Amino acid sequence: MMRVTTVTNTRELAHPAREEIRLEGILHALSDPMRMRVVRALATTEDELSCSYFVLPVTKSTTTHHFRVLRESGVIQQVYRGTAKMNGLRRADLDALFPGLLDGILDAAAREAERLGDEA
Amino acid sequence: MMRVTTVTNTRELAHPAREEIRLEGILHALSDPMRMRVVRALATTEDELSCSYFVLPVTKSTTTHHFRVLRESGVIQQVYRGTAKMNGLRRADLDALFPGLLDGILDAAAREAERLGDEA
DNA sequence: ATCATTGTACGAGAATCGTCGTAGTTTGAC
DNA sequence: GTCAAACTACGACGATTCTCGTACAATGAT
Repeated sequence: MMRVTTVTNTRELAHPAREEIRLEGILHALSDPMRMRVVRALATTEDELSCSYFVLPVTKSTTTHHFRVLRESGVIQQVYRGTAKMNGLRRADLDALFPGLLDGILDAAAREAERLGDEA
Repeated sequence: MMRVTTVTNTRELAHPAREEIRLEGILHALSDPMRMRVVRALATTEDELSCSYFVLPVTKSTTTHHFRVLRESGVIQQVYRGTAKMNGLRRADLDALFPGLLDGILDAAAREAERLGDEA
């Protein structure tokens, strides 16, 4: 049993500030196929998507891990909404820091998906 | 002692064909600071640069390792010239596969270097 | 209060990675 | 042939990564 001390939401999630985001971290985060899949899906919409929206061929705890890597590298932002955890790309921050980078990588990912057999 | 059987150069190096280059591999290769340093230097010139041109804060065997990762991911091409091994970016292949990707990443790296203390 | 849903924390295991040192090969110059 | 220069191969080490399973926590509905 946990005592609620304030009105504000518990379960806050640590995000790097914009200036703390590192290119290395972004590239590393996106060099994993599962995480690239997540980011590509997030890029297709303005809405935030819950973790459970994604059906990855790994267990739930592994999925949690990948979302954390994405959040801690600054690629996505996460917020709790009820029991769900919503995810959104940090487009504004990424575009401000590295104009064109995200789109360049997403375009590259789309080309590669097309070039290889993408049955998505 | 090794017997030379043909006139052509021994010491051939295995490179992935253009179609074998994977985005994941590129992103992973560039997510390491040493390798990013090398690629940024290679991008500043049309010439090929020898491995010994680069003075990285790691040993020579580690340097060899990084160059191999770059070659096997398709980011650079390598060829022996005398005792030296020359390195060049695979610009044509990368631009054909993923237009704008390399420049986008290089630009991002330049911005980050400027943003943080770059005394290069 | 109970319960189902959603996601986490905490190991743990196998694999990969970055690094090193030592010993070796290849080449070109002497 | 000898030697120095440039780079490699191999084994090793610790650190990180990706994965899992089990147990737990927070929320909202009943």
